[in-house]
Amino acid sequence: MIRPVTFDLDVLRSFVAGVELGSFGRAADRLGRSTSAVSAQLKKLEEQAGVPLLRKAGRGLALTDAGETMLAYARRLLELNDQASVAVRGTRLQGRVRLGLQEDFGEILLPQVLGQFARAHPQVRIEARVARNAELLERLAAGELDLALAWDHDATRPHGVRLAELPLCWIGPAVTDPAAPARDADGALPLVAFETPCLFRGRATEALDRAGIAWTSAFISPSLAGLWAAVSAGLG
DNA sequence: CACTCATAAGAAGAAGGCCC
DNA sequence: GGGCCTTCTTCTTATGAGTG
Repeated sequence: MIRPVTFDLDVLRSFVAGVELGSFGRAADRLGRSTSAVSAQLKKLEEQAGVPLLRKAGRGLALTDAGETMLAYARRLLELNDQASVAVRGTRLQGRVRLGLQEDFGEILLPQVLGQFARAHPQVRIEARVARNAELLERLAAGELDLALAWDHDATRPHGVRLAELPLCWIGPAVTDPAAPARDADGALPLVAFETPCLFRGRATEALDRAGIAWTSAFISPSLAGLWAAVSAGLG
């Protein structure tokens, strides 16, 4: 009779996290362990499985066929474990969530929605970080954030959930004739924009170039407040 | 050179056995 | 039951190897 192996759920969590994050180093960061600890866990998992689950792929590791199979079972085991945990201990949320927000959302959501959430779930400690879009996505990929509310056009991003699709629009100072926006002395449209890298700035300049409209950077700011002030002052 | 993972040596803590 | 010792497991830091 073959004696079944009992897999360690902590090891499976490291395994799944490493595959999902695309790096076992990042998985170690997220799980609060060293990379060597995760490496040892993977070694133990392969010993238990009796077959290689990972193979070298460039700098990183990739799943073998057995690894793919193990990943599917690991996800099911962890999901079942988490369901059991909630069923036994109740649904009261607790723990720490590292949340990233842009200034746009931070101004509105931090005092209102996050305040409501904090009152409803006092056991949850929210560490909110307000930063530029690119920085949020970088920190999310690096495992420094658990969750981020950000602009993105990459529909293939793992674990990304599209919350809304919003049309872009131009914002400028009130003009008497909207068809004849203000131009500078050279006839170029003065732009007020975030400093690079900025998703919207690229889209805006591409649209202007396509339309054959000359433009110039009139005001560059790292902050949203700076942009609003510049537009209100009629700088662009 | 930076990044990623592997390995070695040692530390810390839990578990079990033994003795009083 | 409590104290002591040993063993085992898992972790850490430091370092090395391989890769782009």
